[in-house]
Formats: sequence, C-alpha cells, structure tokens
Amino acid sequence: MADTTRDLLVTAAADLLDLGGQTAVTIRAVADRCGVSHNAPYKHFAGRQELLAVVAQRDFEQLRSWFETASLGSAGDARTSLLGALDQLIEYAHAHPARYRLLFSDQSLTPDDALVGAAFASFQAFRLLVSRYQREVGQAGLDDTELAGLIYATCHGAIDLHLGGRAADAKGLVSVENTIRVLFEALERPAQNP
Amino acid sequence: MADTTRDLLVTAAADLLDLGGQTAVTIRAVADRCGVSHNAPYKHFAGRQELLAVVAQRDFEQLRSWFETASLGSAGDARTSLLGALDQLIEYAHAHPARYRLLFSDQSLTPDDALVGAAFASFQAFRLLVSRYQREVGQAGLDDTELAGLIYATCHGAIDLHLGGRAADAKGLVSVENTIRVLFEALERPAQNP
DNA sequence: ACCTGAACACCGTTCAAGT
DNA sequence: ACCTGAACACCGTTCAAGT
Repeated sequence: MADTTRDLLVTAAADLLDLGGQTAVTIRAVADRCGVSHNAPYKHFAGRQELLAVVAQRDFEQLRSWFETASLGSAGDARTSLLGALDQLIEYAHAHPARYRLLFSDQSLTPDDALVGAAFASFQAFRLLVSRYQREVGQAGLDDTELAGLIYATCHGAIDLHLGGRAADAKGLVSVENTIRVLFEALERPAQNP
Repeated sequence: MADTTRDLLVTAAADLLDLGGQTAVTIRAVADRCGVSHNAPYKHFAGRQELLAVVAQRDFEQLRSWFETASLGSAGDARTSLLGALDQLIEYAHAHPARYRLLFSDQSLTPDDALVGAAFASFQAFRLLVSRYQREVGQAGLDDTELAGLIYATCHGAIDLHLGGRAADAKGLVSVENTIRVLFEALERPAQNP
C-alpha cells in the first residue's frame, strides 16, 4: 500500500498501457516515468514480462472484486446481476483496451502461479453469477459451467473484435452490448415461448 | 504467380509467423530468408506493417474461397455446410495461430482498402452460409445479420481464448468445437422442443 | 537492499550509392 | 527497376560497480 518503487513501476506500466498500448510499455519508459534509471526495474522484476504479469494480476483482482460485488448487490435478481457484471467488464475493456487484451488475449504473457490463480478466481466469481442466473431462469438443458464458458467466449469475442476494429454494423456487430442481448434472446427463447 | 521477390517476401513472412509468431517476423529475418539484404523489402513494401497487411489479405482470400466452396458443396444441407465451414476456420486457427490473430485480432495492422475489402468479402461468404442455415432451420425471431455476428463473435472468442491459453476445462471451455456445439444447442432448442 | 552507467546484440527505418 | 551497406535511434537485457 505504501508507494514503494515496485508499486510505482506497476502503476506506471498500467498507465503506459492506457496511454499508448503494448508498444508504449518499454522498460525504459516505465523507469523514466518513475524517475529511476533504465535498469532499476530489473531489481524488482525479472524482466518486462514479469512486470506485465503483475499488472495483469492486479487487474484480475479488481475484476473479481466487481463480480463479487455484483453477486451480493442485487441478490434477488440474478439476471440483472449477471448483465450488470457483463456491462462492467465491457466498460473496463473500452476504458482500458490494452489492459483488457493483456488479461484475456496476450500471447507473450507467461503466466506464473499468482497470475493463474487471480485469473481463475475472477472466473469463479463470474461463474457464480451465471449459476444463479441459470437457476433463476431455469434452463435445465445446459451444464452451468458450459453456459458460463459460452457467455464468456461470446462476450470476449465481441469485445476483441471491437477493440481490434473488426466489428462493423454490416457484420451484425453494432456493439458488444447488442451481441450479448442477441445471445440472451436465444438463450431465453424457450422459456419465453412455451 | 511468378516467384517475384515480392511474392517470396510475403511467403517468407507467413512462414515466419507459423514458425515463431509475430515477434519472429522481423524485416531482417524475412529478408534473410529470401537471400536479400535487410533493406531490400523496403523496395517492395512501405514497411513491416504493409508487408503483414498483404499476408493478411492473402489469407482472407483463402478463407473466402473456403466459405464459398462450403456454400456450393452440400447445397442440400445448410446446417452441415455452416458447421463444416466453422470447422475449417477452427482448423486454420490451430494450424496457423499467429496468422489467425493477424487477421482477426491484431491491433498494429493498419488496414488499407485492399485488406478491408478482402476481409469483408470473406465475411459476406460466411454470412451467406448463416442465412441459408437460418432459412433451413427456420428461426424467424433473429435478424440474420445479427445471427451471423453472434456466431462469428462466439467462434472468435472461443478460438482466441484457446490460442491465448485462457481456455480450460474448468472454465467450460473444453474445445472450440464444444463451445460451438453448445451455442447451436441453445439456438436450436425451440425447434427441437415444440 | 537498492540503484547507476556502460555495453551488447538486436530492431525498424533512412540515406546515399551502386547496376 | 532493383538492390546494397553504412548509419541512427531505439529496445531488452547483462555486467561491473557504487552507497
């Protein structure tokens, strides 16, 4: 919690991701931003990858916290909780595109135990939201882990296509929210049309 | 069609993507692979990005060709055609992960008109497969462009999570094929359960 | 413990020539 | 037209010291 050099470096790396994307996060720029020599970061992290892994870990913990808050918040309406959590994830992706991709797509990120743990914990919190939603809506046909995977994959795919500039109205990808809406329409049709 | 230096450079870049991913595709390595000086590529392309854009354009044309062949092949069974095309896309992604990401996810790719055109043409061929499927299965509730977008987003999301090492059995993401299967189960439930 | 400064091997890209 | 070779400004990373 104190402003140790290590914490400053992590924050500087996250800020540079927001400002200029992956390519802007050079060890030298991070060091510069913290007023230390270009090589001081190596006293705190094994290298660039480990620094980015810590950034990712911190963000995964934030996401898990949001998902858990969504679970507690409106306990009476699981559908609203789930859609609210998805909206929050989408908002995070648009506000911090390079960080979103670091967490959910980046190839170069070599995951250590702490990162994998944080990522899985955030997924588990998401999975809980899906399970409650499924119980509320009552879809007996689908395994709830598979349903969580489907929603997760669709949401990620829509976000990634938008962030990469591959989404277009003519491709049926007006917005991430709309694709999510279409998915839920399909999921809930049997219940709505008995 | 002749083995011009330009064509050799494009092929070398594609091969390096397959062999070592994005980071392996340096202008110098591409030039080396073609037996020319490190700076000869600049006589054929404005820079690294333009070279990669041409690789992407070539692959988009290949994808479009596959989708169109799938349309013609089994004209009597639109569902089989669509699922076959998706399988081919998934196979391409697994065989050429770095090239798949170049086409569908890469941020650094600055798209010129030729690339955008090739990308859109391949989507249109995919969209046709979806439209025929929808007509065959008879889902009146969904706009067909939106349905194409949903399938596209889900498939891309599942592929991207797998390529990035983010997919796990515990996350309901056993395989891309399985996520696609779950999606189609959800889409077709009303028809199967009247 | 924490940091600095020089150095190395790489990059993309540019420039001035060469045939 | 097509190519080469030197050069520049950048990287990540390593090493030998400094306090």
